[in-house]
Amino acid sequence: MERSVYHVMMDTPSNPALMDQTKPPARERILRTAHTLFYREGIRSTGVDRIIAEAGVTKVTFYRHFPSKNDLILAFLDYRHRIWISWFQDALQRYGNNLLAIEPVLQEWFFNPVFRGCAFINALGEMGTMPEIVHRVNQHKTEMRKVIEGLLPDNCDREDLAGAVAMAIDGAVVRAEWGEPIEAIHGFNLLIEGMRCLTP
Amino acid sequence: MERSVYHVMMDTPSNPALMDQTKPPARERILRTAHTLFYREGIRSTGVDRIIAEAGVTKVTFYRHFPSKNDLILAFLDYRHRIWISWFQDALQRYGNNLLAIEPVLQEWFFNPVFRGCAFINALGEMGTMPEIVHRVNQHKTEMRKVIEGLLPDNCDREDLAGAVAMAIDGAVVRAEWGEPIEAIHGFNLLIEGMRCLTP
DNA sequence: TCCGAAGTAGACAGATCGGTCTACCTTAAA
DNA sequence: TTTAAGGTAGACCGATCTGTCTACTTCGGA
Repeated sequence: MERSVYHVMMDTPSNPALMDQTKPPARERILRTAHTLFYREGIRSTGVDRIIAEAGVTKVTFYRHFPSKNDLILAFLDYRHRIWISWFQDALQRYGNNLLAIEPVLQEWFFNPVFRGCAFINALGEMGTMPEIVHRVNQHKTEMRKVIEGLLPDNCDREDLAGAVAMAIDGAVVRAEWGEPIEAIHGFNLLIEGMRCLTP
Repeated sequence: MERSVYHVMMDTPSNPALMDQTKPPARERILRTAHTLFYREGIRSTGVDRIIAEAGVTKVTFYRHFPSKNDLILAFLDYRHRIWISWFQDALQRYGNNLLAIEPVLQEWFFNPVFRGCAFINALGEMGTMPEIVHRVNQHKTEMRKVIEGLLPDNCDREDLAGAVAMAIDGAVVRAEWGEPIEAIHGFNLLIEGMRCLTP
């Protein structure tokens, strides 16, 4: 996984003085800024003016890349999907790439200072009436389940079990989001323990 | 549970011609309208003007009861909490008041035409930076867990298990919200099955 | 009988929203 | 050398946002 993606996903804001002097192209800056603000403060409560100001571009440049805020929202979800899945797969690898790896991965996520839950679940709550949004959530969760399938032994119904495990993760994520990350991980372990006693 | 609460929680819109002629007081009308719109379309995307118009009150009346939109949002969450918990307890009773009752209760919820996920999880995604909101979510989920505790046998760690079951419910709720209610219930059953094999 | 609470109708204000527009500059490839 | 893509700065638009205001009405209880 390239450094930039890992940075966006997990790092705390770095010292500007130490930052790479060559700033990325406008589109990338807009997307990164939108990602930070949309994820942290919500989509509807973040105006395009603020993104434009913080990305250091002009309105013309912004609207050249994203004809409407709606386009930016969808691009943000696609961007988030890419960096989250990359991070998730990498983190699972680092912890052994099996069912038991999920716990430390969640730990790493929940206790990251920028954690604010699952961007897709949040977007669903905020604009769950927009079909393009719902579709993106579906895609994201489908791919997440596929990654989880890869952690399961092949002598069981992996698709079913992966779906259940993914639901346990989502339950844990929202619980961590309202301020109970420890309890969330504990509850997740209980649910997984149950899963494991169903797995032959 | 009084009829009005059950109506708000579960019924499809009734025929206006058959409705009770004596309309409820202004505050109640505002609260019901806000509940419908906030839940269905999101909090930030619903302007007070629309609530005022659909509740059939004037701005003065509105702002006399709720000095700011923020006050209305918090009142909405308290209102939602009351009607949801009432419905949840009642529904569990109707299906036997044990762990196995949760499945048909979720079924009833997910397939209701007005279902749009958990209002608290949605609010958290939308305005999870506001401490009063986070606090309400915490309160709501704590009470939900307490109700679930009542379904568990007393020869186990009910608090822990109830927390895990509640997380499985939340995972199922968000999955149902993005359009997979059947898979959500199936996954929930798998998770609960695991729980039950941990329960002595 | 008087008074205050709760209601009506609707104009208005200031801020912010998403989005458009003109005018000019830089750079790299055809 | 020309040209097109991508960039800058900032004025401007109409719509919508939350919230305030004046002026009048209705009604139940002290």
